[in-house]
Amino acid sequence: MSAVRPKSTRDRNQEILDAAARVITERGLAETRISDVAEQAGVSPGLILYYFDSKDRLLSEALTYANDQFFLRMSREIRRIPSAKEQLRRLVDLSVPGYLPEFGKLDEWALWMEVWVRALRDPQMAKDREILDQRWRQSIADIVRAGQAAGEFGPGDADEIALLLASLMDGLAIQVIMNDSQVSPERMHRLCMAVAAKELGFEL
Amino acid sequence: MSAVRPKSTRDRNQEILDAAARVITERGLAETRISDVAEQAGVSPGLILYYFDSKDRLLSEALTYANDQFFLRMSREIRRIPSAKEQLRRLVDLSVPGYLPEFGKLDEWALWMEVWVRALRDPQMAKDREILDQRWRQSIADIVRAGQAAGEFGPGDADEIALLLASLMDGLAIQVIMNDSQVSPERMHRLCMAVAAKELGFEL
DNA sequence: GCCGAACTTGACCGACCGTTCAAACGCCGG
DNA sequence: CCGGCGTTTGAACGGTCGGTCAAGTTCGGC
Repeated sequence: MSAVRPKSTRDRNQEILDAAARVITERGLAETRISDVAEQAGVSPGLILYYFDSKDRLLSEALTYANDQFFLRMSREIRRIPSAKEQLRRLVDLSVPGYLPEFGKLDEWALWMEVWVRALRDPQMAKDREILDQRWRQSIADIVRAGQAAGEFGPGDADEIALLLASLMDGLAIQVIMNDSQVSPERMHRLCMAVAAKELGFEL
Repeated sequence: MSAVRPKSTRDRNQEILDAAARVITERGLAETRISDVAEQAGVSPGLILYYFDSKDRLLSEALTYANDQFFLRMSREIRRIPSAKEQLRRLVDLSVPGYLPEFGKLDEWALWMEVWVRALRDPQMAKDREILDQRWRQSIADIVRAGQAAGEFGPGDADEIALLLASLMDGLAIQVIMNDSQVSPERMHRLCMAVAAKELGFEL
């Protein structure tokens, strides 16, 4: 049967991508070596190049893979919440680095920043980034529209408000993961919710 | 006299920092070689290490130097504008990448993103970044306060509004320099001014 | 069991690049 | 003109990786 090889191959692929994402998160893209990824994955360096054509390809795929995973996890969780207002709150909860104690602080945003820098010069990465980002804004816009349809939110251009909230979270998250002394996770959370409440006309 | 050596030394220092900033802007931090900087500055590679202890130090200094220059240039220009509202508009004009045709698109923001990534792991860079960022927010807050004092703007916590506007611009600028098809310079500009108008209660 | 293909290893190569250094240059005071 | 010091050069060194490869291992199908 041909089911075995593809399955184990895909497993190895994901294992390596996971390992790569973990190493990048910890050491940063610039300081990530193939041997680091191999060690993290518990395999030999040679195997990495057996599954990925080059280091660059591996790292690019790892970045989009990790961000994709994050989006899917959040997406799944939010879909279960009935109230749009609570969906939005949860989205902010999960987006503010270090706000929920059970999650690491760097993790997602640090990778996201590496994506930005790489996307400046790598056309494939640029394309992937745009898709990921538009999907992200889209899901915020969907929440807004759902809330408006349910009467939880006031009127307003959903796409414009989504862009506003997404960009605001990007900008604030940067300060927070940098440990800026004036921008705590709590302050970021408060400001995001305040802007959302003002734009969407709901009470906190 | 001792005036000659310090002067020429400082010139060389700045020349090299300028050259480094230009190379980083063009090729990205990761792809910047000492020999590239030397070539850009029109000197030999050895001289770079004569003026800077190491490549890392050089690049860190170049990043803060360039951002510092940008801030001072903008600061000087804005101080000459009498109306707070016009100051704000000009600040947005100059911050939106590619909005004014006479300025390059990547320049400042691309360097700024490199600062972010590096600051994640380099404590000195982290310290410098926080200072630069706070000074930036501070100058926005000053405009807000001036406008409030002059009756151009409505009431509101100036520091909170400054953080909001600064973060929003960060987040939007990222999309714009990435050439996101849905976030044009014009849209960024419009959204920034709309939020400012809404928060500060003025007409566009 | 045995064959072959897929998978895995780790030693090795070669290029690249940060850094060092000995030598040359040029300018200024004397 | 000369001596010396600050500056500049560019060749050379050495370490670090990305990528290759030949040999070994595993495993499913016959």
